[in-house]
Amino acid sequence: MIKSKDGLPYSKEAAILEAAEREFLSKGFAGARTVSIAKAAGVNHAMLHYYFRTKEHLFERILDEKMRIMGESVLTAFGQPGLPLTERIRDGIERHFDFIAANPDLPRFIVNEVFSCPERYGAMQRRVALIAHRLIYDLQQELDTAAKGGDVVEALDVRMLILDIISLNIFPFVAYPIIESVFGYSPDDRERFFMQRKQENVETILRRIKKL
Amino acid sequence: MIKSKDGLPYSKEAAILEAAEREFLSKGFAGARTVSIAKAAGVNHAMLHYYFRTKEHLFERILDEKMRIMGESVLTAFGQPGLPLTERIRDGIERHFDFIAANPDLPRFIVNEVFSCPERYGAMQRRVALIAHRLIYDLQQELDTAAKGGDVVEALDVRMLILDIISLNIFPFVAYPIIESVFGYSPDDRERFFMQRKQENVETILRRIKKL
DNA sequence: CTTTTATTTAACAATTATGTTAACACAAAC
DNA sequence: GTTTGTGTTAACATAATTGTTAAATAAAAG
Repeated sequence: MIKSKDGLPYSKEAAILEAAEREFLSKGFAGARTVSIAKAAGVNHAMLHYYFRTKEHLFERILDEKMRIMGESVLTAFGQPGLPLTERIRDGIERHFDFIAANPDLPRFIVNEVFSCPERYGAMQRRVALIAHRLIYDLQQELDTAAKGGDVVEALDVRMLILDIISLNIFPFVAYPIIESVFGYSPDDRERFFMQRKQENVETILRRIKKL
Repeated sequence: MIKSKDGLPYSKEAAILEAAEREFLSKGFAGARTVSIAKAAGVNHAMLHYYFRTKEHLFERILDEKMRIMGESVLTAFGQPGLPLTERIRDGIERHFDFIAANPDLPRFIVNEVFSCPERYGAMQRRVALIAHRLIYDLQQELDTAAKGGDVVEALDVRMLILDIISLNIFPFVAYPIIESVFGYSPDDRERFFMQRKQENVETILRRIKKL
């Protein structure tokens, strides 16, 4: 049942999922209201319980999806072999930055919900750890080889490097409402700020790995 | 009325404030329950309304205080003149890092509450912006002078530099529950991780400003 | 066409949270 | 000792929120 009777391209179930995503992303689990979700989706609030039984069910559906996407974003950003190391890293930073720019609310949402209920994260955790370990292993090998060749500084821990990158990429989006006043309020200011930010992050990381 | 009848060093009002801080910091405004706060403070839940009228009042009391502290932490960290520029920055990074290490929940709390209710931030915003502008102006001058002398790279925007620093310092604490699996679960692992992290951030920033 | 299944709605039930009030206790001030 | 102000409690009121159900409607299957 993908189409409803009036021919719209998605069912009410999908409409609820979309509305729930917006509500949960902006207000978190505790702040979200099932009636608001129902209203935004244009359905009676009983529908929500009909399709998903409970608020928790609906929420987990959203959270799981978002954690998966967020994890993948890191893997796909840096999992592009075939480029020279420096280019691979530059490319990874930019891909990851673009992903966050397109999904600026995701990190705050995930961080919060995992923090406020770590057991929700349990299942996902092992899966992510496994995939992450492979990426880390690959990149570490490449870094070590490049270090032997004198192209980059020695003794880099790739886990720390990736954490540098995601910190620099994510935090400005998370903190933007607070730091806005320092960089200007107009939409133009905002765009300029994030363009500049992307370059800043690339520069910072390339300097970090450079052999001096 | 600072002492209660049983001679404890703080009144029930203060006990409520402490309990409220823990509750709000860990669950946010929406997730916090006034009865939980009252129970944790060891008072009847009517007391809470007697002293603070509403949950919102109590919350604002906490949020204002926390925003003030958070803002000050940046200013005091970097507002130490008299040191050579590089040392001043290293010192600032370490001070700021130590502050976050001592208050790891603060950034997530503030970012969330400001995001979910920006109007709460309005009053504070202008005040912070003003103080920030002076710090920024001072540091920018010093950076420009150092650049002319050939000690650091030219054309650094100090706002971006400070944002680099607070991103690197704050994000690892915020994301720790998620990335824990990559760095190990034991308390020892945790401590080792954050010690390493502090050095990583100093290294990254000093390389960022270095004249190559 | 009839039966069955899926979808939708309105009304209601139960629980939980916040906020109020009136009575009570206790100490200090007069 | 009475009054006054502060602190404290239990019980209640109100509103919001989640979840249920039974009946109505539409769609699909036979």
